[in-house]
Parts: sequence; structure tokens; C-alpha cells
Amino acid sequence: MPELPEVEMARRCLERWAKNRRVQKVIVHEPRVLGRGRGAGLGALAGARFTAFDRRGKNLLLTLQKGGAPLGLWSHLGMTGKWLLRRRSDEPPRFSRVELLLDDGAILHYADMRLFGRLRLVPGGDFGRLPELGALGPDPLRDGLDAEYLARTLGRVKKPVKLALMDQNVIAGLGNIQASEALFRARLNPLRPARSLSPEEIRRLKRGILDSLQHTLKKSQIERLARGAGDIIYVEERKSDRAKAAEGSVSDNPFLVYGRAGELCPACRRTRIVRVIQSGRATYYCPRCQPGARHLSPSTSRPRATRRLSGSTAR
DNA sequence: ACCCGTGTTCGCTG
DNA sequence: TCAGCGAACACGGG
Repeated sequence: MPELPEVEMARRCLERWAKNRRVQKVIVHEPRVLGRGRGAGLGALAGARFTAFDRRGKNLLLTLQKGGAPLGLWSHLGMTGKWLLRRRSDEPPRFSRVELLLDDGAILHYADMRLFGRLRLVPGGDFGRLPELGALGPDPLRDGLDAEYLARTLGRVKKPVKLALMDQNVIAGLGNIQASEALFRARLNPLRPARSLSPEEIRRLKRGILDSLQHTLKKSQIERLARGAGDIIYVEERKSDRAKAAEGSVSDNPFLVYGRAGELCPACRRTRIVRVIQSGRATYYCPRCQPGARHLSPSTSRPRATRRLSGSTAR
């Protein structure tokens, strides 16, 4: 579920569900979500009241007050983590790992099938001391994106620009999907060394990143509204059958190139989207709209006797 | 049965 | 010392 837009949606939901609510009881079904090794447990949350809901990249930073002192709760959703609201009489959602019983009769469930996500108590609400946040790069939505910063940072990176974008210390919040989407919007080949980008391309990249994040966020909001805008979401995941398809277009791939290998590029409509593996992760792009670093020289323009390759599709 | 997966970390290698 | 990369983690879904 979680790249920046999804985590931001989770932040907004939590704020709506739990702001000024007091935690009455904490139930940990699966201690592994606290991280290996010790973990102070979450017991200290009992009696605390939610006051602030922040986010840095993919990290949720929740602040509570207990006896006049702040208390922090750090939440990272991993691959499949999500926060859900239920009533006490409800059946708990699948893979519920932790329950926070609130003073209004609701329960916040942290559900996470694959258990890659983590919850951790942060004494004093001092998130600055979390090693996970230490070297985090700027969050594009909270901090904006500075072209100067991008140029300076990427200028030192040899690895492919797609991998650089997924580095949380370069930019906080982009993951495998957003990296592909941003590069497509910027018309940049994901395989190019990050430091090979020109100032003009850096500007395109900045726009591509912001546009992709905004677009995905908007899509998430619309989808949420479409299914009732409710506080308690009963639409359970499992109806994976044709039931979902029959329900209409509510659950289509909302992305331009991600997951679209073999489909025609939505921009040029002439070339098929390609899927390649970079460091074990799938990358999607249009070879025509995002040409490789085939520049013979940094010279400005050239006649461009573009010769069309045949092949590719003999169908 | 086999491959794939919206994330991060760890260990090995050059 | 560090960049780069595959594996591991855990559990489905197609």
C-alpha cells in the first residue's frame, strides 16, 4: 500500500479518526510488528490522547499527550501495512496485529499481512532521534522540491536515476511505483546515471515527481469518496473475484506505465511499455518517449535523421 | 508449482 | 571505506 500518497492518506484518516481521542487499551496480537530484539511494547499508550498526526516520507509520526508529557508513536507500513477503523462489536480485519481501543468506542487496527511494517514507541515524542529518520531527504509534499538540491545531490550519484529516486535519503517518499511514474512524466530513461541529467532534465524530473505524487493522491481521494467516504470501511479486501470487476472501474490500475508492460504507451500510442529489472525491482517505461542516453555529444541539436527500427512487433 | 510483490536491512564482494 | 547487489524477511495472489 504505501508510498508517499498512500501514507498521506493514512495520515489524514488517522487524524480524522483519532484526533483528541484517548487510548483506553492496547492489544498486541503480533509482537513482531514492534521489531526484533526488545521493544518497550506499546502499553504506555494506554491513557494517552492523540494530538498530532505528521508524516515524513513514508513514516507516520503520531504524537500523543499523557499526563502533560508528549509521547510519540512511529509507524512504517512496510509493504502491506494499513490502519483501519472498526467498532468494538465488529469482526477484526484480517491480519490485525495491534488494536488501539479508543474512548469513543472505536478501535484502531494496525493490519499487516506480510509483517514488514513497524510500530515503535518514541519517548518524549522526540522523533528527531529515530535512526530511521536521521538522513531522510526532503519530503516533496511537505518541503517542496528544490531544483538546486536535486541537481547537487543527483550530480554525485553514479547509479541509475530510478534507483536514486528510490533512495529515501535523496527524496523521502518515492517508491518503486512513483519512481517509474515520475520518470515517465519527465520523459527520462530510468537506466541513465543520475549524474548524467542536464539542468533542463532536472527541472522536468522535479515536475514529474510532483505531478505524479499529486495525481496519485487525488486518485486515492476520489476512490475513497467513491466507496462511501465512510469512517468505517467494510469493503473487505477479499472479494478478489469477478465481483470486483463487475463493480465497475473503481479498481483499475491508476498509473500511466507501472504494471502496464506490453500495453501501448499512453503518450505516443506507438510503442509498447517495457518492463526491465533494476536491482531486483521492476521498472516500466516507454523506450520511445524515454530514450536512452544515446547522445553522441552534449551539443545542442542535430539534424536528427531518426531511422525507424522495424521489428519489435511483427503481429 | 512457480513467479511476483507499493519496503527496508543485512551481508558479501569488488 | 564504500558503492552495488542479491537475499532475507513473511505471506498471499495470479
